[in-house]
Amino acid sequence: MNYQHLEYFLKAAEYQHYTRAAEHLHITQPALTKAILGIEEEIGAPLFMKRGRNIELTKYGKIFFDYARRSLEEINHGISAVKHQVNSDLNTVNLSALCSINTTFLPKKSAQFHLAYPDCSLNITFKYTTAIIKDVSNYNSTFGLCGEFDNESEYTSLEKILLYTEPVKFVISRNHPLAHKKSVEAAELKNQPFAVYNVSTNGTNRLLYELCDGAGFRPKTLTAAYNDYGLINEVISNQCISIVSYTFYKQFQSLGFTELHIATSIPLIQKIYLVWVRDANLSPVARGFREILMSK
Amino acid sequence: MNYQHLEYFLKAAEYQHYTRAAEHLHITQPALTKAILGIEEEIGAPLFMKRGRNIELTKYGKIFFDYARRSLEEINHGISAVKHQVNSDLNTVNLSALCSINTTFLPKKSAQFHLAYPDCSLNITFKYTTAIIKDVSNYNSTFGLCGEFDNESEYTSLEKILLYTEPVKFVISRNHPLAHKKSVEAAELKNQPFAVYNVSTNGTNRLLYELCDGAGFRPKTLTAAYNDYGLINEVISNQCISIVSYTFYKQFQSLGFTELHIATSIPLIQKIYLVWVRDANLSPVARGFREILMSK
DNA sequence: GTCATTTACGTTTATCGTAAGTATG
DNA sequence: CATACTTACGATAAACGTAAATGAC
Repeated sequence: MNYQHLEYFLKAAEYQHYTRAAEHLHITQPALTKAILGIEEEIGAPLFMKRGRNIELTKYGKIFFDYARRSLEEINHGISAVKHQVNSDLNTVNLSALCSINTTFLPKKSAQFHLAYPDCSLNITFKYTTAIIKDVSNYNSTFGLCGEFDNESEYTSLEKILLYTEPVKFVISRNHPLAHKKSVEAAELKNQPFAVYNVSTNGTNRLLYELCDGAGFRPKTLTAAYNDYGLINEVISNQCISIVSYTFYKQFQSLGFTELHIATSIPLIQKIYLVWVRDANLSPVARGFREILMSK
Repeated sequence: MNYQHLEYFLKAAEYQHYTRAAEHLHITQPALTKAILGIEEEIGAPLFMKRGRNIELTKYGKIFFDYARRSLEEINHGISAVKHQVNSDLNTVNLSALCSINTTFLPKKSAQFHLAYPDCSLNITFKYTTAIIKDVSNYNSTFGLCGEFDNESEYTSLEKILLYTEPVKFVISRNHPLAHKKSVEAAELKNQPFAVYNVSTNGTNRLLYELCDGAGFRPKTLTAAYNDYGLINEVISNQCISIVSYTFYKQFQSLGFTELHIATSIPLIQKIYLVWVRDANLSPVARGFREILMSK
């Protein structure tokens, strides 16, 4: 069975006349005859009968007609739905990014994008580094904007490029016991609860582990969040310590947290990378967005 | 697009594994790959993406899946519906017959048929000769049992065979002015209203026209009925004259009508024919039923 | 090195058009 | 004899299987 031939059947049923139906289908009349004979063979019943020198539907043809029509309708709707989605995707860039990027960097770039591509959409979801690179790997997002991770042993299909670096800060609730200290040693954090990103050894989590390693302990991670807003919430309501970018810190410090200054030689800096799947063929819009992100 | 290939797609989507899906489909794995690539080309979007050394549905594949499933379901239901109808038709004989045949002849033959074919059905509709031969010509009925008609100039595709003859009677309402006359001349019927079969020059209508022709007038036909019950109804309620078979007359004369004896040399007899389409290929059951009708 | 998908290639099958054949009015 | 469906036949394209290649673990 063949959708083309079903179309032939529907047209033949509509006109009850092979020659005219064949004209409208842009095929020859014998081709139509053979196609119908093929369907008849397959369903085991005649679809048309001769009436004088014309044809008309048999009762089997009448029964079959509605099913055939609905079946064709369904598959055509399916094709339309996919084509529509493809078309919409061609005009949409999906981005998975760190919250901190939305404080200063992304708003500017987003504005540039919308000016350059007024008919296109930019979908942004805010997550943490490990989740972002998963999104990109899974093709859930075309691009990722995230912190440090290792794409030479693990995520080898990903391409990353350093966009900029930004300072990060340890933060605590204003009414936390350590909040009034001018500076604390890393070792003092040994039994403090941390709010970190869910099962991640990338981004700022990596910085925390490095710091604690240097002081000879593993940080006590109390809760896991999915983005910086989640971390801040834990810091304020559950007396946790966490790490956020300087720009994020500045924008939200009124919420009730403050900086915890740590005496350490480790540079409290986060690298921000742009990430994509190396062999993915990007739409023109996606390529344009990448240009915008990489421009000064 | 091709239903076979859609099935392939559904199985591949189900297993998310070409090799296993191909096994279940009894085709080779490269054939499956090519079929999927063909659909992808046609709908303009990838259906599967590689995930490690396996495959999984893309978002387009997921969108397309439900439409494809419903489309296949629909066409399979269509095929089932036709096959079911074919099967049921193989066990059913459709007969279009005169009412008079149901008084003595048909009940016997029907009983014989059901004894011989206990799992088969006999559908009978009661009409008048012209309608019966139309039913048979249109393949609405396999057989017809009707009166005289001309199949040598007009209905040349029909085969007819004389089964028997039966006397017919002119009938009138008991309170009709002519009801008490012992016998009337044909000429006396000139201004009487007749109940006849709808636009028919076959069967008993033919007899009536022949009789009136001989007396030099055209009968005044007041109403048209579709079978003998309709005629009788007109005879009783509208004071019409009509013609029914002797057996019918005997069975229903209690309803309020009586015989009108006409003085004529024309034999008041109707020939009863069995009719079918000459080249129709009859099912075994239909052939068996014909044997029963034609047997003594 | 094994498992899984893709590509290459030759064989078989299906589709379609041209042209001749058959049947109807 | 014109109209309309059917059959015959050859060219083109599609479908499928075998075998080799690529890629992931």
